[in-house]
Amino acid sequence: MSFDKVVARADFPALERSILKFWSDEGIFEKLRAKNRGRKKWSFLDGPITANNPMGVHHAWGRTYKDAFHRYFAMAGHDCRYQNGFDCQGLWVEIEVEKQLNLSTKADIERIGLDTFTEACKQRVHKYAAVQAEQSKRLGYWMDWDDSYFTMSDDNNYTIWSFLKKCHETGFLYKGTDVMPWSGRAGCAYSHMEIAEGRKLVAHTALFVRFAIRDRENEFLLVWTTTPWTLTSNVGAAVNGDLTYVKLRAKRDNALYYFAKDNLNHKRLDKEFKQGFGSQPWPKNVPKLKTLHQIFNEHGGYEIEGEVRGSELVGWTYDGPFDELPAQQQQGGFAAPMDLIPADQRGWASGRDGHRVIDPGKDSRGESYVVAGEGTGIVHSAPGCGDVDNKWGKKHEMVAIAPLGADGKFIEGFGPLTGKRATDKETVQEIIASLKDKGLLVAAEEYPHIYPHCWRTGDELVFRLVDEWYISMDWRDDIKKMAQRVNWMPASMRGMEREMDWLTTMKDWMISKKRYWGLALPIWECHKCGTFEVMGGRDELRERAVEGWAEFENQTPHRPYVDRVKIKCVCGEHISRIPDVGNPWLDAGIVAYSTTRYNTDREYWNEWVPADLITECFPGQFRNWFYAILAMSTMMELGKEKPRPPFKNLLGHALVLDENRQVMHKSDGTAIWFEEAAEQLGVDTMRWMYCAQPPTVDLPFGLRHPDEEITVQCADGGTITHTVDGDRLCRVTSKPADEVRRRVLMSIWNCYKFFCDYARIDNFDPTAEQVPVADRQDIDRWILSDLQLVVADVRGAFERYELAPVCHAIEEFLDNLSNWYIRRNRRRFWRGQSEGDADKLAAYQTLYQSLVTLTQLAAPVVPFLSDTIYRNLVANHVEGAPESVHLCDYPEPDETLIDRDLSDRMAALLKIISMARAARTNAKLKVRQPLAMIRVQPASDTERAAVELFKDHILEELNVKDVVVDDDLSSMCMVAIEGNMKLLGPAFGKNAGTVARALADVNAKATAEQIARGLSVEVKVGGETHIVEPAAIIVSKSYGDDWAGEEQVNTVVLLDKRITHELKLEGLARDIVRHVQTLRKEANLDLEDRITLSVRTDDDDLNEAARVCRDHIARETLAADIVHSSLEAAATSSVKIDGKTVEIELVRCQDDGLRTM
RNA sequence: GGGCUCAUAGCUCAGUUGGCAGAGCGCGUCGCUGAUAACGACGAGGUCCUAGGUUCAAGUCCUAGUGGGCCCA
Repeated sequence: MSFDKVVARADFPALERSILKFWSDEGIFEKLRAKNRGRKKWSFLDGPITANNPMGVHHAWGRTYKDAFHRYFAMAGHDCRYQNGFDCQGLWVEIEVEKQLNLSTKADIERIGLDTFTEACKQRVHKYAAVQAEQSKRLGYWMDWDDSYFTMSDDNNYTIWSFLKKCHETGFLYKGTDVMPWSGRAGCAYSHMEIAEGRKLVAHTALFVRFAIRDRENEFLLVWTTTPWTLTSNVGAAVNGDLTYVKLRAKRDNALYYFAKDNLNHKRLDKEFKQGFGSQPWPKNVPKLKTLHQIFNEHGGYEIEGEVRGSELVGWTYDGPFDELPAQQQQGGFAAPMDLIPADQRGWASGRDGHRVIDPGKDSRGESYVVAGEGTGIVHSAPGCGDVDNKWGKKHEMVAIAPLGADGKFIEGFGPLTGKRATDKETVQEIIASLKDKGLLVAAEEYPHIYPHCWRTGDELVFRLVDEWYISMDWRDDIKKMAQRVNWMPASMRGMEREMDWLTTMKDWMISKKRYWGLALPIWECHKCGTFEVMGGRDELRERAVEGWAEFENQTPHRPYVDRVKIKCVCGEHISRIPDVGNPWLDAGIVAYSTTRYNTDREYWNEWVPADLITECFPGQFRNWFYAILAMSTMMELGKEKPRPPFKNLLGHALVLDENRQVMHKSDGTAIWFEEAAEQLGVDTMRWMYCAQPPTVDLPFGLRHPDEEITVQCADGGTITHTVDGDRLCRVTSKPADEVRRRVLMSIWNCYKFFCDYARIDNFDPTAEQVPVADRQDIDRWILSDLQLVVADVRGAFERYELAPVCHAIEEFLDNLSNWYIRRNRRRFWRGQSEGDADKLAAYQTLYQSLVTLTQLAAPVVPFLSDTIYRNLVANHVEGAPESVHLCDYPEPDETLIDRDLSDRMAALLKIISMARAARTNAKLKVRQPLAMIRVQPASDTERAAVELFKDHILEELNVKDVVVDDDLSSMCMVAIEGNMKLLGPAFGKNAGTVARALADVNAKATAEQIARGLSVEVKVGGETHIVEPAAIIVSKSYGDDWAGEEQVNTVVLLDKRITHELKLEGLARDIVRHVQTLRKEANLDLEDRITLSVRTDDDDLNEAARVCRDHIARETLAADIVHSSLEAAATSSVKIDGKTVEIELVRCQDDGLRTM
């Protein structure tokens, strides 16, 4: 049985699909798991993928990493868990389900019922988990797909309950009232983690407004705001006591204005106007901002009447801009419900009665809150509408007036504004009109800035007074200690420093969200006595339940089911769960405990935690998953003698971008779906791209062409037109993928094809007795030695979790194998079977071993290509061999085969060959032209040995008749010298330059000889004599007309340029051979076909060459006969050699083709 | 506004204790080809962001500035 024939052009996607079928039919993955069961463990912890949409190619980078490491550690004999995770709960699912069910508000959701909504969310998660699993399988991602974890599972949720219980017991869980960024569309507040996701450049109508100072006739504070709706809730005005303020008299109405002196002529956003905001330009249609000088000048002119310190303004009172609103009259402030106002504030003066100037001082870093610059140096302060304002308000006893409801609209108490959306243009216009009526508007402008928006709905965020639940971060130092025990990779990402940054600056963790689909926060709160309790798990809740347990018992711990359970408060009340759901990063952060049976099988947890590795895309995760898993694990371990980190190594990687390094967007059709790339580029190609990419650098993947729909033809006759999710497949192009396929996959394929083509002809038997390595040629022993070195390198790189070096080591070996070993040894495979020599068998065995090992080495990265090759080379021919490459043991280096001297000599040979080729090119002597001689002056014993050992390779490769080693070619040289600044510098200091210039004037040849004898050189500069060490002088050489020279340091290669008549004829013969070979190929002849050849020309030299070198031509072209008359053959070609025309014809002989040497 | 970080060929990036500015890709010319759409040689392409400073010598160290990225306000 011989090897299967290998096609020239592999259809990689088709090949991958057939390997998938093989794996599935034969249960290869299950066999692998069985093989490793009970062996040393390699533990991986999966960061859950959001099960909300199909996978794109940007997900495939991380998943390729995960699979490649699993496959490596499995081949290296480790037992793995293979558990994939799906992230299931959170606003992103709600938003998609709302779209699906055509719901637009929270009221809509409540109308259809929370149970219906929750079930729809679960269904969506299951649907996309299945889609992603299918896509992942196509990627070759070997996971235990029946054992994926879901963050919505009971296990996961109840483990978070136990975590929250622990937070409560340690006193870190609390309810706080704060002003939070809020989305009216989503109806919930955002944590600081989420705000960063949704920042957008927009232009807002900003207003300069004046506040009338009480008890001073026609005098005003000038304030500025980008959020006009907050003026309704103004309570105070903040100044910086250390700033200088001007008193400006406007001529138009004789009014006196106070504002910071620096602001009069400050050019606001001048830099942004010229250069834009980062990568974004200044918005079109937004005019340049005016200075206050301009504004007052355009309004009739002004005079400066004096200056005053900010501290003098403090304590002044003024009339607010909306004092007519009922909300401004309410003692203690205004909010709905009034519960939001803490009891100790209920006696404070109303907004209207409390308007006054304060100095809020400095923040925790010692920076003043109020500075001159963008505004007026007087900050309008509304403690119910801003988080900083709220902080000042509490300190200065200024009440909070909270104007907005959950929908982002004005609540009752705001007169004509009630019911209107705060951020609508019309509402802003109405506020402006009101201010104009009251004579308070000084100027309005369009002001561009980067402002937070809802990261899912795109809704502009407002700030709203709410109560939310928090975990205090007073224990952040414990988390830091945990983070420091983890190995953050790659080191240049400085992951630990970035995590430390976040842990240092992050505020308390807001864990509640006023939504529906998510972790039910296990907090039961008593509205009568104000206490709250945390349930640590399902059992505890059952014991405490006094109502509703029966309704809940068979349900998952989600809304609305769990909301029905009441417990008894210490005060006797029957109390309910708070309606909030949890932050989704709680769901992902607990998985080091929830997925490893922490609460049910502690022994199992002990065995698998800490995980050896986690790996995710870097951007964002420092404040998300990395943070959550470290924080939650730290809490779970709090108080233990030896706190256990959740994982040992963390590997991050950058982003997948399009080929022009732009972010791909789903919305404009440029995001590449996984299937599109897989079926057009091939999964192995993609995997190699991901693995070879430096993890710190964004990967420019390719381009999707949304206008070009395509259909993929499958080998079984079927077609693929849509993704698993039903999207139409479109054309994807990728230059990086094309390069990888060409340079790596095709190169492997062609080595494999070369081997199979000849092995089939010769019926090579891989199980035949091995030719002892000692008896093989040096070049065989060299490639085998190189193979052991690459095995060691690749293993080391995998163990260090560095995939790029894995790929690069394999690529380098492949280059050596393909472009040197095979290239140099082709003739050993060509020659006739009848000779049946051990040397030929040695070549086969050497190449076979190289290919098989290479295939095993690359298997974790390109599992499909590897298995295809392995199965043809090994599984189908070697009895007892594993049926899949993935069931093999990973190769280990055989020390006895490593010969470093040989490697050094081969490197030296390659260097000399390369130098000689350069000399040929420079002398315009093409390789087909034989030359008489090459002289080599070796720079070392290694180079000398290389020339002697590989003499035949030099003769053949360079097409020369003889090679001579010559220790001293200096007699053939013309010599020039120059100083080596690296050594002259330290030796001569300031004079180094002068000495170097003086060297130009000395006798070069004499000096060079002196140096060769190891003697120093004397240089006279302006009457002073300097002694120059020989090493500090660089000698360079050139050669005469008969020789083409090339040199590197002490290595010299000289080619004899003199071409005799015989050499010339030989060169012409080789030209003829080459043209015949081309013609053979064009005529689609088989390698073994013999031909009758006709060569006709008028040129004497060519005729002579054809006659003299007749045997050579016949042997090389498998010509049985050479004639000089026309054959009337189909295969004919008219070519020019040396400018002379030659007619070539050939026909295939009918007799069976015995190959000749 | 603050912190960190980066700036080198058309693109992506190396550049070690300071010592002759590099690689890959792309481009051009030539060569090689009986596995290879492969490969080899050569070439064009540089204000090493700017300005000062230290030094015999700065892409490299120091200072200031400009611009980008990330994080935090």
